[in-house]
Amino acid sequence: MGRGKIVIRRIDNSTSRQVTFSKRRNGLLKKAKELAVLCDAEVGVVIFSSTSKLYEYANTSMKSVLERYSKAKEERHQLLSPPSEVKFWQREATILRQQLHNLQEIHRQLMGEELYGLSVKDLQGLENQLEMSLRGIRMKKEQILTDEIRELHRKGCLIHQENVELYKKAYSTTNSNATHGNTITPYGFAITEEQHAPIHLQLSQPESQNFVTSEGTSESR
Amino acid sequence: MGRGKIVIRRIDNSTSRQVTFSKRRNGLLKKAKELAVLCDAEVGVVIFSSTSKLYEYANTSMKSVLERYSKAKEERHQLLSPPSEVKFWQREATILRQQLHNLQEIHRQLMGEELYGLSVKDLQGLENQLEMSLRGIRMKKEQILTDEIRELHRKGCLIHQENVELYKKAYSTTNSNATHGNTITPYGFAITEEQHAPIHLQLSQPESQNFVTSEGTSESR
DNA sequence: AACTATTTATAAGA
DNA sequence: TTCTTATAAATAGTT
Repeated sequence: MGRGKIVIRRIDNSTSRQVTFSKRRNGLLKKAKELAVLCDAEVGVVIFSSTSKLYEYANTSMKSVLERYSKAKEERHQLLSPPSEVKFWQREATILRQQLHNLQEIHRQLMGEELYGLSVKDLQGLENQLEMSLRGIRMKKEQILTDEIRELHRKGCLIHQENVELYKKAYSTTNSNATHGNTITPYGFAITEEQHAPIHLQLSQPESQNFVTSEGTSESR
Repeated sequence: MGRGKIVIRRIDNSTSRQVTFSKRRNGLLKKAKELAVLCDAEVGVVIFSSTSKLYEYANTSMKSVLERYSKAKEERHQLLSPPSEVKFWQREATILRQQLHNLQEIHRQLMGEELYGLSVKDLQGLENQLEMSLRGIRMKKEQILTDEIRELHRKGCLIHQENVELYKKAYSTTNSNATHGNTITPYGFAITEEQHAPIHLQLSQPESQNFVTSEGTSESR
């Protein structure tokens, strides 16, 4: 329900992930409220953002919801005796440790370490993955660079035009305003006169959207 | 969002209230899932229908969500249960969660995702790292392949020599053992005599696991 | 933080 | 309950 269809998969871009989180969090909470009111239900929603910030909603009170939940589950949340609570956290830590361990192993392999015991097929898979990553990273890098170049050219162009304007003014009023600055204006003019076309091309071309063609500027990496 | 607009107010008709409950409950749970996946959040939803039936969703586990909630709220648990052992394990879990989170971020960048906000220098670093990894992985892969090929050659050589020995024996006793097998032995001999090297290669090569190289030993791509 | 083109959810009807 | 469909609502991408 937006400008385009999306697949439900973690959003890579952290900014747009945050924006979407904010929008959809509000949407979810609104829906929860509506459900509670329309259908006379007791609803509780707890959301932790990826940055561990807590958001919640309960039409009655969260305490009431959780107690009712515990009761319904015949679990003693609060009755949880300290020893078993320790066990819960120990299990939690074990799970997390395991996840960390797994990821570390994958990471080491991606870093080209710990390759012992891998089959040729595994290695081929790793190689393909790394090549894909490399392509993405290089594209990103080049995009940043071309954007930067384009921006610089744009600014250069503006400054150049300003120079031309300033020169015109200064030149047309040289006699009356013969105060100073004469040394600067002719200099700027001299350059623009000599290399006007080349400079113009160099300045204006990069304004074409992306991936400057290999002609004219040839600034490919 | 339906055939007509409605006001958010308790639905009087119990049948349509139940129908709406069913529809909207599913909608809410779906939205909760999407939020969790899209935005990498931990989400828990608890719903009691007006008939006290329980419905729930948690992308991790409800227990995890509720424990985290309690902790975030710094409620009863810490205040009512002094055992420092619990606190120890909670801290342990927090630290592990943090480590996991950090590693995940690095991992995503290595996979070419989440590149937003990185500088050209960062990207260059990533690129170098990936290239180093690739070199290591390719070396490893080629080492495995060459080892395999060498081993196969060795075996092929042994078998060939065995063949030669067998032929000699069979040939020297042809008259006494003139039972059968005569057609086989001369044939094998003829080939090994004529094309010793080529056959040697052809026999041993196909046994190599994957990716047969185009030549005997110069497999470097 | 707004805007709007689209997608998605769902109210009503069958 | 489930399906269909017209319409309201949510929201993805953009400014």
